[in-house]
Amino acid sequence: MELKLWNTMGREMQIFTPREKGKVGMYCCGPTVYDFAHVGNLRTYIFEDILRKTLAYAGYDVRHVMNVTDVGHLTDDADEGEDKMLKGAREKGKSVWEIAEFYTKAFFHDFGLLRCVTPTVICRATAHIQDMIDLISRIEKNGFTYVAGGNVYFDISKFPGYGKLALLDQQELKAGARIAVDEGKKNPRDFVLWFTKSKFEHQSMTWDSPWGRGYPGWHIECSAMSMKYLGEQFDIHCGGIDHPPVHHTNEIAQSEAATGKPWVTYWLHGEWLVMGKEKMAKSAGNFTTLSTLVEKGFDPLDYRYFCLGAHYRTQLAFTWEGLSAARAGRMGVVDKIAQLRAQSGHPPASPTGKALQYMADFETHAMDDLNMPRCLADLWTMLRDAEVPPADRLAAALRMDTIFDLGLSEAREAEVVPDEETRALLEQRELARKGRDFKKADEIRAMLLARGIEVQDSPGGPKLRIAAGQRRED
RNA sequence: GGCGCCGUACCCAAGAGGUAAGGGAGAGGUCUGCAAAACCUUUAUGCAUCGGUUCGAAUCCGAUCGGCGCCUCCA
Repeated sequence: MELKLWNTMGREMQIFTPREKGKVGMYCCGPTVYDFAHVGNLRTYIFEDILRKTLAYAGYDVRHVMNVTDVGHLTDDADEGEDKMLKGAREKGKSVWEIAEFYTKAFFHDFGLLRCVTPTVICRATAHIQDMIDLISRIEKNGFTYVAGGNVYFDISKFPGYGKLALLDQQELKAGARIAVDEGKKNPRDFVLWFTKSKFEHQSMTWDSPWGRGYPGWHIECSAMSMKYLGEQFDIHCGGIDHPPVHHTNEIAQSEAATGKPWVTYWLHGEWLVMGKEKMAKSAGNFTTLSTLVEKGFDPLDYRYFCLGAHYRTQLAFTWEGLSAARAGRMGVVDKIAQLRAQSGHPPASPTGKALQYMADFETHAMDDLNMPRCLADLWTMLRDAEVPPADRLAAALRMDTIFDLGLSEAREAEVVPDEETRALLEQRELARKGRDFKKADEIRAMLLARGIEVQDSPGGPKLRIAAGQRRED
């Protein structure tokens, strides 16, 4: 199976070839745990999860590493901003460590609700300070650094090809930059590897280092940890679309300056979820969390399905209407699967006949840079194709779901076990129906609905299901 | 100012030279005591606008209009 991926490095579609046959090393930039993740953040993790599952589908053994940034980053790069962790801690009246632990838990809770597979390795920045110090030492030894004002800087002029990922060489910095240039920097794009001088509030997280007590710059953790767990060269590095210009550009410079070798082969970046006219961002105050969606009656998987509806490299507009459409779509798939399951008895282990053609289409589209919208279309077309035996449709759908991961293997006709009262009401209603007292029957149906139970009459008797969330949300 | 991206039906959204996927919503129908569910049918001679290249363009080129992102922490 040939997997094509769009590589940000070089801006072209490439056939994926791992460094080591059958194995993939993949590093994904994780969350900074100073606040809840919003659904925009989560979109990127869903994209990475789809990537991981597609790689597994293609037969690769995937080693997936993700960092958790639990050491402060500035709120901006002007060296005047506040430390995000500190800010979060102060506002919540807790220690930075408590804040980090709390939001890390919250993050992985959401992660799981979205059926994102836990990374092979989850690494916390604060647990790898020594690795960062060692890496900075190597960079220093290779002559890529200078010290100014107590901080260790990376000198980009020493690194040929700096900014290749983001095509920075084709850009001009606007004259009279909008941020005050750090006087210590030789070049505006130089960046700090190790801080000992903090211009802002008291820094409660500091460590000893060869350059003095301080804390690491905000790019070094990804270089240090990814190489620790995946080796000095590995296959895939991904993250949000905001990363190429600064974060990933600097990671590349540091890493390759340290090892003298090309670092990562494929760079993949997920586009923004946009809210209204702007990207969703904590600073813009327009962010929505997964919990908010759940409170409004959505299943986390409705959001997963919603994300699957658009390609990961295009901006996706978040609207409640769109999310409702996704819910209806997902429910449709789930119902269809339950129906097929009821019709097919024991499904064969793998699809046969015409279902194979659908599988082939699905694979072509999945391997074409993770074209999930197209894959979803393949799923739907197959599900509705009466020429394909139910057992084959079911088997194929479940196979496809190893990538979608909408929990289809668990989808069944929701069997409601009626309690005594419900049972009594149902009996009364059937009696009324037999006596053709439909007015009373409809009244009882309304009573049951009020109890959250929907009654559907069928030739085989009344069927019960849990009433779907009917709330109108906006 | 520089760089990058986008504009497809009521909504979301694929397609990237060969004649518009899919979902949602709406409409009609079958079934039903009625509903619901299910199933069937239906909804863009056209893909921002105007030119150009081509046998052929939503897809390539140019211009125009509109929108977004990055150049500053950010998924």
